[in-house]
Amino acid sequence: MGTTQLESVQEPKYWHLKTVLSEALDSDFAVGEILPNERELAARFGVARATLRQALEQLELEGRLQRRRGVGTTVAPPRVGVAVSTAQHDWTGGADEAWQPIGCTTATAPAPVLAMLDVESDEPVHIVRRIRVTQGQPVAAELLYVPSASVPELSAIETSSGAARARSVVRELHRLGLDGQDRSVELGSARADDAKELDRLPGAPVLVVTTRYLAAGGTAAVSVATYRADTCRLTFGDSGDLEISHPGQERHAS
Amino acid sequence: MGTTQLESVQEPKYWHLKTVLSEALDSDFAVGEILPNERELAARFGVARATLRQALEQLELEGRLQRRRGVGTTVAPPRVGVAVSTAQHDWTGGADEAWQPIGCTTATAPAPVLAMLDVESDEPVHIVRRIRVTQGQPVAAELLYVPSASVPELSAIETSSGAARARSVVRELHRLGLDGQDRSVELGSARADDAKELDRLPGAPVLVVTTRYLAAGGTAAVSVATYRADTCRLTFGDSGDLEISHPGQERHAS
DNA sequence: CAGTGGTCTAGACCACCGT
DNA sequence: CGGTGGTCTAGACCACTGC
Repeated sequence: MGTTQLESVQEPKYWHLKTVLSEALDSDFAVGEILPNERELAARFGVARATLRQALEQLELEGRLQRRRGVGTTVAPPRVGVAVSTAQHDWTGGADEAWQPIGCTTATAPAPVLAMLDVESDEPVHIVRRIRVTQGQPVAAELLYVPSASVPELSAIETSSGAARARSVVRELHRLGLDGQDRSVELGSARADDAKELDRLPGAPVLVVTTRYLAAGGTAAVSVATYRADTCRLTFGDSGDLEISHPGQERHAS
Repeated sequence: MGTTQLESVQEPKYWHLKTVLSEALDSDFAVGEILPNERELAARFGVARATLRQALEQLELEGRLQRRRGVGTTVAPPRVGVAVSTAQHDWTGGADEAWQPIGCTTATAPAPVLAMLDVESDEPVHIVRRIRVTQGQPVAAELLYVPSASVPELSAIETSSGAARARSVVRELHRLGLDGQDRSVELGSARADDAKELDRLPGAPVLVVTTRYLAAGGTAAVSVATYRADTCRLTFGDSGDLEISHPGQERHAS
């Protein structure tokens, strides 16, 4: 440790900062508590605000912090587990925790979705907009692509393009039954419209869940749902619905 | 631009930049092609390098770009779909595409894992280190926590702490059979050791898949696997293994 | 209105890669 | 070694929130 600091960091400042802050969060802060503002934190740690922000970004990505412009930075509650694979709630919106139909339009599906649907590339499909609310907070925004062939009895002259029509499509779709589903999860960033529904800024990290619903030997519908990556933990229950609690992670104020 | 830009954007520069670059990627670049370096791109678009980098970060997050220090920025291939739910490959490493045991230690599990295991908090467990390789590329690094009770026949005096012991634990575990699994997916950032295995920098975005393996009425083991979020799309096949191709997304050089 | 986080700049130096 | 992306700085201004 003389001048020759072979102890030299190698570790970026923001990474070290993140570690220090993370430990402070565990020991000195309660959920919901607001942190000092960025300028003060940066000064306190002797770094530029940009560096401090890099550490905060990481912690927000990991679901430890929540930042809101004009308000401040608060300690986030543990991520909520949202069930994705329980099958029955997927297009019947269940009871308290469910999908809320917002609207419905008719247009051609984007190319990646088209590739999964059994329709001609220029054939318009019903596009149902839904959001999912858990514990009072919006956690996901979805676009559900439904070929007309999947909902043959839907009155073609249905003019309402709002929640009413959305509900009609989902109801008709439900009558088809379900043979199975293929699902994939990947990281994405929120489009402007999704961000608005999720109460986040555009570009916020989201988990994109793409589901193909199979019925009668074909693809009945395709759903592209974007979940808030900061607040959600997606759960897939192959057997039972065991909740993963996080004891030993409780945080108390100092 | 006119001095009075009533056309004022409202849209952040980096967001607009990202859109422009994204479209250019679709039309003017082939997979694997290298982009101009950051300083030149920034100059070309008339923005500071930091702003340009913000756009590139987004595109990398979405799996469109790949950046390597000392090398350059290249156009990434479409994300590879990795099956997560096929059950049989999960602790028998299958054939060509599988989990490779790297090592095995014995220690106490971290608190969140402990909460899912049926063991005393101070009871050491086997911790198997494995990596998953798909198409020649490492896609995931895993820590598999196995209580001694799950592998009773493992010779206690097994001294090797390397791949050999790891294989022994997995083999013994496999004899237990499997009643079911609970799984969750969330966003995280790579720890230093995971980052090394995944050939990424620490802090890189990863999809953390936590699996609880159920056998004989209890939790036989817990796996925490971190998948590269930039290159992976996790697939969950509830029925069949239909691959989602991306036609119409093919990119060709100009 | 004052205070917060979000965006942006124009530099500088460092760590790493290939030649 | 030169060139790349990665880190860091010290400012500035903007957009939003709440009082």
